[in-house]
Amino acid sequence: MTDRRRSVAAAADGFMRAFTVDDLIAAARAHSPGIGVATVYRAVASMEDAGALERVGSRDGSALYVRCSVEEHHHHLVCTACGAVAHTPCPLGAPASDAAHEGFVVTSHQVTLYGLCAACATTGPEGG
Amino acid sequence: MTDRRRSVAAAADGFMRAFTVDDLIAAARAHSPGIGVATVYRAVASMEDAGALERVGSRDGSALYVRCSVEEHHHHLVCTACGAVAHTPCPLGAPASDAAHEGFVVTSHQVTLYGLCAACATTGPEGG
DNA sequence: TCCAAAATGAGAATCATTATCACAAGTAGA
DNA sequence: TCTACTTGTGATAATGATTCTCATTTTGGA
Ligand SMILES: [Mn+2]
Ligand SMILES: [Mn+2]
Ligand SMILES: [Zn+2]
Ligand SMILES: [Zn+2]
Repeated sequence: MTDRRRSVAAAADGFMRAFTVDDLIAAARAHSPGIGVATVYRAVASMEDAGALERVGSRDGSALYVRCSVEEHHHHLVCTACGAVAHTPCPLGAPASDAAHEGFVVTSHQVTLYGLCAACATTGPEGG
Repeated sequence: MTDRRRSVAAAADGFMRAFTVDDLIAAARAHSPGIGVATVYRAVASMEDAGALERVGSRDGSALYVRCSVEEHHHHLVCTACGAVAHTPCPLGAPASDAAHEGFVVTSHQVTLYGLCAACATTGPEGG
């Protein structure tokens, strides 16, 4: 774990919302001014591999990520208005046992729920 | 509905697997030799809006789509070995009622299961 | 300390997707 | 038929996120 990687991880920790790699670069530069984009992209890739980061879609052609500190397998609720993220348990009881598709071996799956967080649903966008 | 749009739709119908826009362009040119990439991208966008196409991830930086003739809300099983696609009913009973996240109003969600289709699981990749 | 392996960053390259824009085709009304 | 207007098309340029290159540090262990 290098100094740069620590900066990126800390920057990711700072977000309460979904963020882009650009967001991450800007945040990481607060503590590591000279950090390069390639380094951040590399850190993102390794954090994604490690499960510390998960991609939850994209916005204007940029990938959107959320920080996951939870170890167990889980999924996400992403507010499309303010970007707030909640981590939610996996709702799929036994996806591999779907009788209609016998023989299909599920190795991974991705569930993302989009909508409005409580704050945005009540006070409107930018309200949270 | 123009001649070009019809060609793209027909090309999409021809795929039994997930496909990229490039795949679609090549297939559409079989019947509309001069069709341009912009036109295909525009057709893809409108079919996606109409629910006739759904994006199910990406491969090497290119978006992957599947053709959906089913009208009802559903999701997909995508074979990561051969690209085979199965359409599967929505496994989420009442996603909006998750007690742990009261207040979050779910407006859309995306569920994709990746794995191996029966053929690939038994005979190995390229076996299906 | 010494060294091989891994990480870094500036910049170039890639390349999927979009934007432009001039033109073709249809449409509706006069 | 003429005209005005809208829509679709396609060649091409532009965009921009991500990846690659490569010379230069940095790291962590012996
Ligand atoms: Mn999470
Ligand atoms: Mn479908
Ligand atoms: Zn569903
Ligand atoms: Zn398969």
